[in-house]
This record gives sequence, structure tokens and C-alpha cells, in this order.
Amino acid sequence: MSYKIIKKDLKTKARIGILETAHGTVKTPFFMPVVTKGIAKFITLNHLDEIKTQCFISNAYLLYLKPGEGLLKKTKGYHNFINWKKPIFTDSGGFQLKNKEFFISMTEKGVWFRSPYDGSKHFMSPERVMELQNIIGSDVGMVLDDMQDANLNRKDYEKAVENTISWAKRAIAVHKNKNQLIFGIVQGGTDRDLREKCAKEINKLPFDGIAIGGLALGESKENMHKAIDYSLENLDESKIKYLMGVGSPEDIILSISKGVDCFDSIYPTKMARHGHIFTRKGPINLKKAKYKVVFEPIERCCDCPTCKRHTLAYLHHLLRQDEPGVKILLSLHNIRFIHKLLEEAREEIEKGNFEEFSKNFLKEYKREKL
RNA sequence: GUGGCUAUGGUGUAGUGGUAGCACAAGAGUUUGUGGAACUCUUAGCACGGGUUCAAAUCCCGUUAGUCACC
Repeated sequence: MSYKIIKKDLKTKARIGILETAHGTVKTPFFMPVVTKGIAKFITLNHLDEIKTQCFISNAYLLYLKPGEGLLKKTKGYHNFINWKKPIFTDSGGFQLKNKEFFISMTEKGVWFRSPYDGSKHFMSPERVMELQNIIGSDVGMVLDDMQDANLNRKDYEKAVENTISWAKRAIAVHKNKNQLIFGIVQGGTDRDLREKCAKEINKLPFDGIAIGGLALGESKENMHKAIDYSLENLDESKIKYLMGVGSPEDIILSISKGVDCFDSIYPTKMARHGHIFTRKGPINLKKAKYKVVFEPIERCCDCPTCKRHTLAYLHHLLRQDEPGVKILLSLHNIRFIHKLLEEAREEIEKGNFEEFSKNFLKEYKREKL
């Protein structure tokens, strides 16, 4: 088994563990920034080292389009090409299914996508996606899943669950690379029975870890958390659980207490680019005029490069000038905020104090008021 | 000093006698397996004083301010 649980919290379902990969270990629970094109938006790999990123996620479909499998074969993988020594996850491209710009059509065999670069057509099957992820050489590959957007008809989710299960079996059948872990994905919208069915089927397969997908897409928070519960209830406790696409601080803390070990999301960086930054007292909109003359860091307790050097007034000034560099500074803070939150969560689980920690965090972390 | 021109939200502007619009700015909100933004909502204006008219941002007179030209 590639995942070891080190300690379980007694009052919640939170746990700490170690994920072993071909490029070293990752302490769980952890958060992965999204590195779509070989770099995070406005954030370099040096930055990621600096803010103590353990692991990131890229997208196999987008890497297949550019730089393309030919180049990745020449460099003997993605790690060499970008010079990153630590673990890498790759998403399959299933997420692009819901994107009208990419999606062309779907059959039993797989999906036809359109390249956003030149409009060319490309076919992706569960088998082909695993092959691509092997060429990329990611440490963890995700299976191709059928992800449907939020608030659709039940039939759409039923079909998506059917496809997701059948594609998962096909991906497992062709997976031979022992240096690469493979994670299955649970779909099913927010309906209890569909989540339950999909989770049970995916759980039966010999995956190294299991992801919960298809959430944080516009459904209510209540329904999202219910869907997480419905999925987790039907998965083996011993397996590593990955909640895909969820990245707000409060959702992460709530999900850890349910037993989730792994997260990825564009939320922290997207928020940062638009001037919304995380603090322990809640997110703030730095564009607001009231920050014009606040000569203090975002947070004194934050150890990110931005907080160590700059004041809110300075960052507010850059933001109002539309200075691109401020996107770097704020993205660094938001990612580091999440990493540090998870570092503390791991320590508190270790100390057996996670329930109190999470309650205090959620009590303090409030939406901005007048 | 004389003459011309101009004056509309914070800024820039549209509006030839009939419900003052638009953009940006400002304020509130949304954003979760990346297209680097977008969207929703709110606030806010006819320089001042008089006149003509059923009705004036609009026409007339004066004041003030700005601007240009001339002396």
C-alpha cells in the first residue's frame, strides 16, 4: 500500500498520513496548487518551493496538446522538462468534459475534444489517458471520468456514473506502470443513491486512492457537503481520499474532519488575482478603499514572502494600478495560507486536538462585514 | 482691458424645447479538478441668479469660473 495512516483523530474522522510516490513522500492532509501549463498562473516553481508546496497537479490533456507527447518523450517525462523533483499529480482531462470550448461529443469509447489552441479534434479514451499520463510520468494519475455540471437532470448523472464506473475498470485494466499510482473518481451529482452506487463500485477496484469529483460546481454548499458524506461513507477508511476542486479554507477544514486527505483547487490563486485574500478572520477584498492607508501586513502571523515584506496599503496601491506583479504577491500569500493551515491541521491531529482547532478556525473565519 | 468659446455624477462625455443617458471611478456581492476576468446590484449630475414658455440641460440676459485671440 502506498498510503499509510499515521494517526487518527479520536473525535472526528480526520487523520494524518504519508503518501509514498516515486518522487518522495507527501504528508497528508495536503493541498495541491494547479500547475496547468508547467507553471502556476503568476507563480513559478521556485515560488512553490519557497512556500513549501509538497506536490502539485497538472492536466494530462492540456500537456498532451502543448508541449505534446513527443517532447515529453524526448525529455523522458515532465519532471525533467520542468525540473521539479517532488511528486506530481495529473488530472485526466475529465474536467474539460463540461467545458463547451473543449467538448465536441462523447461515445461509449471515449470523448472527442477540441484543442483551444487551433481547433483541431482529439480523441480521449480511458486507455489513451493512462498512456499519456505514463508518458508524462506523473506520480499519481487520475482516471478519465465523466463529470457533469451542477444542477442538471438526474438522467445526466445516472449516465455519468455509468460511464465513470466503466471507464475506471478500463483504466485499471491497462495500468501497468508500478512507478505511477492510479486514483479512481467518484461521481454522482448530489443524489445519495448515485453517490453511494458510484463510490461502492469504485471502491471495489484496486485503486491506490479515490477522489471525489463533480463538486464545487455551483450546487449549494449544503448539497456539496452532503455529497462528500455520501461518497466517503462508502469508501474504505484505509484508502487516501482526494476531494477534487475544493479549495476554500472553510471547506478544506470541514472536509478534513470528514476524513479527506488531499485537495486541489484554483480557488486560492483565482481569488488572489482578483484581489481577494485569505486571513484567519476571513477573506478580505483588498480593492476596498479602507485598505489605502493600512500600513500593516495582510497577517502578522503569516510567513509568506508577501507578508514578510509588504503592507496592505502597498498591495492595495498595486491592485488599484492593475499592476500585474501584485497577482504574484497575492497568489503567494493565498497558497501559503492554505499550506500553513494544513500544516497546523496536521500538527493538531498529531496532538489529538483537531476538533477544537477546527471549531476555533471556523468561528474566527468569517465573511467580511461592513 | 476687449472679444470669442466653454460650463452636464468624482472623471470623461451624450443629449437642437417634452422621462437627463453612457463609460470609467466609488460602494456591495458572486467566483472552488485555471482563459490572466467576467457578471449582478447600488450610489452619484445639468456652475450660480433671473427671464421667455404649458414645458428649459437646451432659447434670452446677467454673474462666476476656465480657456483662446487681440490690445
